[in-house]
Amino acid sequence: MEKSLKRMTTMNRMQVTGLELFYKNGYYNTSIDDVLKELSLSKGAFYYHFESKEDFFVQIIQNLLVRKVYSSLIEPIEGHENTLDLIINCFEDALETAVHNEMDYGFLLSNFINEFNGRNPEIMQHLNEILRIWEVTLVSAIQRGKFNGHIDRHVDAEGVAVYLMSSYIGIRTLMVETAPSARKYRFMSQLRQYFKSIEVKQASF
Amino acid sequence: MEKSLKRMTTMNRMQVTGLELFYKNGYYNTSIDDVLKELSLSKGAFYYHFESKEDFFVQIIQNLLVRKVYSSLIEPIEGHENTLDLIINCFEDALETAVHNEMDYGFLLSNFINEFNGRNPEIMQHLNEILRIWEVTLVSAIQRGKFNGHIDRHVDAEGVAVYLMSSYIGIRTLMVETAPSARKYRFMSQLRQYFKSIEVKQASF
DNA sequence: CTATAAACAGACCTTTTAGTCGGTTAACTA
DNA sequence: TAGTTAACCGACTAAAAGGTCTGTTTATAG
Repeated sequence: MEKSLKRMTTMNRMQVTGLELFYKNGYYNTSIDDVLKELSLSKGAFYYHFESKEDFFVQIIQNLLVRKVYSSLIEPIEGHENTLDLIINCFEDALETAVHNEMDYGFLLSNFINEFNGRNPEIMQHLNEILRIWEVTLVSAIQRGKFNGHIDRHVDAEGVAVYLMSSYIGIRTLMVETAPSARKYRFMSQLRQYFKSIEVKQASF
Repeated sequence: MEKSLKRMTTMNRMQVTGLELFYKNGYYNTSIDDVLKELSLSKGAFYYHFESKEDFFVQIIQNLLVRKVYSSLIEPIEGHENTLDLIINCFEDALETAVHNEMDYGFLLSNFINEFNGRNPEIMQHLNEILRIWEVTLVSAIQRGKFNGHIDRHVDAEGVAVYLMSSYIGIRTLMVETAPSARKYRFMSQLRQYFKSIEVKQASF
C-alpha cells in the first residue's frame, strides 16, 4: 500500500488541477487534455491512473470536495458552544474566504449539482450525499441549541436547516461578479436578524 | 416587419425548444443538432435565422427568459397591497409551479448564471441585468412596505432584497430531486418567521 | 404564369473530445 | 547487473460539435 507513493502523488496532482478546472470552466466544458496540459502530462498517464473522465471526477468528489465541505461547513458547527454563534461564524468565515478569492465561481457543491442535475444520476448521488450530511449536521446543531436553551423550543429544526442551506447556496451565487463584499455584509446582517427571531426570548426577569 | 410571419414562427419554435434543452442539459452540453432534431429542421434553417449558437442563446434570453422571470417574480410584487404578503404569495406560487413541474432542473436564471459565470462575459451581462431588475423591484417593494407602515422603518431594504434573492435561488436548487414539496413547505414557514422579524411591531395600543 | 427572393435541406469541413494501444523510460528487486 | 513492473509517452481512432456552402423547394409579387 505504501509502495505506490509516486502513484498517489501523481493522482493527487491530477485531481487538484482537475477540481480547479472543473470548478472554473465546468465539467463538460473542461477536457482531459486541459488538465494534462496544465501538468505537462500525457493521455497515457491519465488513463493509467483513472478509468474514465467520470471515474476521475467521482474520485475528486470523494477525496477533495467532501473534505472542503467538511472543513468549511461541517466541522465548524460541531462544537458545543452557542449553536447560533457557531453557524454565524461559520458562514462569516466561509463567505469571507469567497470574497478574498480572486477566482470565485460560486459554491463548488451547488455549481456541480446544477451541472449534473438530471444528467448524471451516478454523480448526483454523491453530491446529494454531501448535501444530506450538511443538512443532518445543521439539524442536530439546531437541536443542541434547543436543548442548551439558546434556541426557542418551538422552532422546526429541519425548517431552519433548509432555510440556512438555501440562503447560503443562493448568496454564494449572488456574490459572484457583483459586489461580493457588500452583499456578504448585507446577507450576514439579515441572517442575524432571522436568528433573533428563533432564539429564545429572555424577555421577563 | 409583418412580412416575415413565417420567419418569426420558425424562430420562435427554435427558441422555445432551445430553451427547453438548454435548461434540461445545459448550454454547453446541448448541440444545435439536438434542437434541430427535435423540430425536424436542418442546419441550413438554423443558420439562416441565427448567426451563431451564442446569438441564438442571447435571443432566447431576451425573448423568453426575461419574460418568464418578469411574469413569475417581478410583476406579482409590483402591486400596492401589503408588500410582505405579495412577496410571500409570489414565492409560494413560483415554488408551487416548480413542485408540479415534472422536469424541474432548478431556477432557470441561476442555473445559467452558474454555467456562464467566468466563461462568457457577454452572456453574463444579460443575466446579471435580469438579476438587477429583480433586485430593484424587491428593494422598492420593501420601501413601499416601509412607507405603508407594514415594514419596520429601520430595516435595510437592500439587505432584505439580497437575503430574499439568496434564499430563493438556494431553495430552487435544493428542491431538485429531493423532497421538493416538503422542502418548499419548510422554506415558506421559515420565510414567514423571518418576515415577522422585520414587520412593524404593533405591540402597544 | 413567371421571376425573384425567402426559407430550408443536407453534404461537407475543421476542430475538439474521450478513449485506445503499442512502445519507452524509470525504479525497484533479486 | 539483469529482469521485471510501474509509470508514462504520444500517435491514433471514432464520434461529435459548430459552422459553411451549394443547391432545392416554397411562397409571393408583377
